[in-house]
Amino acid sequence: MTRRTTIRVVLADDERMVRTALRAILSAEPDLEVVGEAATGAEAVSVARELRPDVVLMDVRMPEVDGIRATEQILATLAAPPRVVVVTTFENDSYVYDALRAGACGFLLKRADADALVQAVRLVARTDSLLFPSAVRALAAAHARAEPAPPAWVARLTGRESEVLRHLAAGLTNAEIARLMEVGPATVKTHVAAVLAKTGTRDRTQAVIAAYEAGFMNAR
Amino acid sequence: MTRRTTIRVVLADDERMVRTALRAILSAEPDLEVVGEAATGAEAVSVARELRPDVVLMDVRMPEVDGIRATEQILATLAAPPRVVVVTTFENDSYVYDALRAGACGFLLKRADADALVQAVRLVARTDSLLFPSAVRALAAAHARAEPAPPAWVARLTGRESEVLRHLAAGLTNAEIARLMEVGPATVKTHVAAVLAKTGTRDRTQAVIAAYEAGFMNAR
DNA sequence: ATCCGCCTCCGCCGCGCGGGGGAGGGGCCT
DNA sequence: AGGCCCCTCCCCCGCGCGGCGGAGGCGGAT
Repeated sequence: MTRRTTIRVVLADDERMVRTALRAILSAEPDLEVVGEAATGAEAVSVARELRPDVVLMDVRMPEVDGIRATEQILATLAAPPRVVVVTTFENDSYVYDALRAGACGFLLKRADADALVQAVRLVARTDSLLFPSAVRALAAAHARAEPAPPAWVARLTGRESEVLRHLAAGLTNAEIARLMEVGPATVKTHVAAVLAKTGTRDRTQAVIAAYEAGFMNAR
Repeated sequence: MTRRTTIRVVLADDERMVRTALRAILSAEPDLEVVGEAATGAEAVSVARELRPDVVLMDVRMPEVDGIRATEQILATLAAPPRVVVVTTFENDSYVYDALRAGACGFLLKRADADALVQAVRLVARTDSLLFPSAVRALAAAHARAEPAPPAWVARLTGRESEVLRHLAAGLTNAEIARLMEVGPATVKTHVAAVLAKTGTRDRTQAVIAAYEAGFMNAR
């Protein structure tokens, strides 16, 4: 209810204009104070370490160290880390998920209006409402274990072999795959043999397991 | 920047006291208007349908229809659905993930202070900042495909059959499974046949697929 | 005492599967 | 011109697998 002290904010964005704009918006609020700025990820980390802000507005795309790594380092090295809000241009940005995993507790679109920005900063500063970090991180962790780095063999599969593996993972027999792909059963056998060789498996069942473990099924 | 009109809010909570408290807090703000209340999930759906609010504060635990189903129904049946904010008591509530999957775009803890509540409602109403629904839903979807409700057949498997299925999903042959389980190959065949019957699959490969799809592999 | 579910095995049979080796054609790069 | 990769298809062979029916023991419910 009563604001005990001002919310200390650090801005991290490689574009000076963006920083200026954000500073102008936030400084207009009596309860918000922009205590520092950073133009690179590395700078953001050191600035956060020195100034101990309550909130960091972090751009994803920055030179040297990107916003994701910077977020990780800030959260890892500080005892009482600030709330990190990641700023992106597009909401379907793939960085979103990496940022979540890194521990960011919120997002802002650059096109968000000033009002929303201010409110978001206030909200994040007082935490424990609207999507808490713990929930976010649990989700991100689930997302992470769903697709780590795909094994090398995925890239080595030819077009037809990938098709065959997909059908294998659907539980089809060679004959069924042949009908679906409109080729002879012998051809399918050849492809299956190639898939087994490249995946390092000995039978179709192990190949299917490899496909699932590799997240091969999640990639559409 | 300028608020064009008031934010219309509907409260859904089975406890009258909670509704009263929320209404008191929100009504104190000139830009917020509590236009309706509901004491059950079913009521929440019909009220939302009639009043077309901007935001619905939805309790998870409610008689008849719980908050999750109510959220689903509201989002499914309305052309321009309201933003649904789910209200929980504990942040590690397992309902959180179900709510995300259902399409809720935010969370509030009941212990959140009045200020945070008001700000959260404003923020959610003007959308597109702080964790957008699309990102949340993508994450929730990832989480969902990791562990939906396990199919009925999982419970029907006997102890030995579960063991066998686990070994099948490790890519072992019947002979290997027999050695591991210290029984005869014929016994393994019997168990495999039972697994195929209960999973409704025709061969070991499909059984493994079923195991993966059912999240059978995640459960330890 | 009877039934039923679970686990343990046995045989027989057919077939899909995987291994091995070969062959021809089309596209691409050198 | 060659070489290489990919796709296509053929043969034979062995075997693991799944379907079928049957059997015995053991424990818990009724």
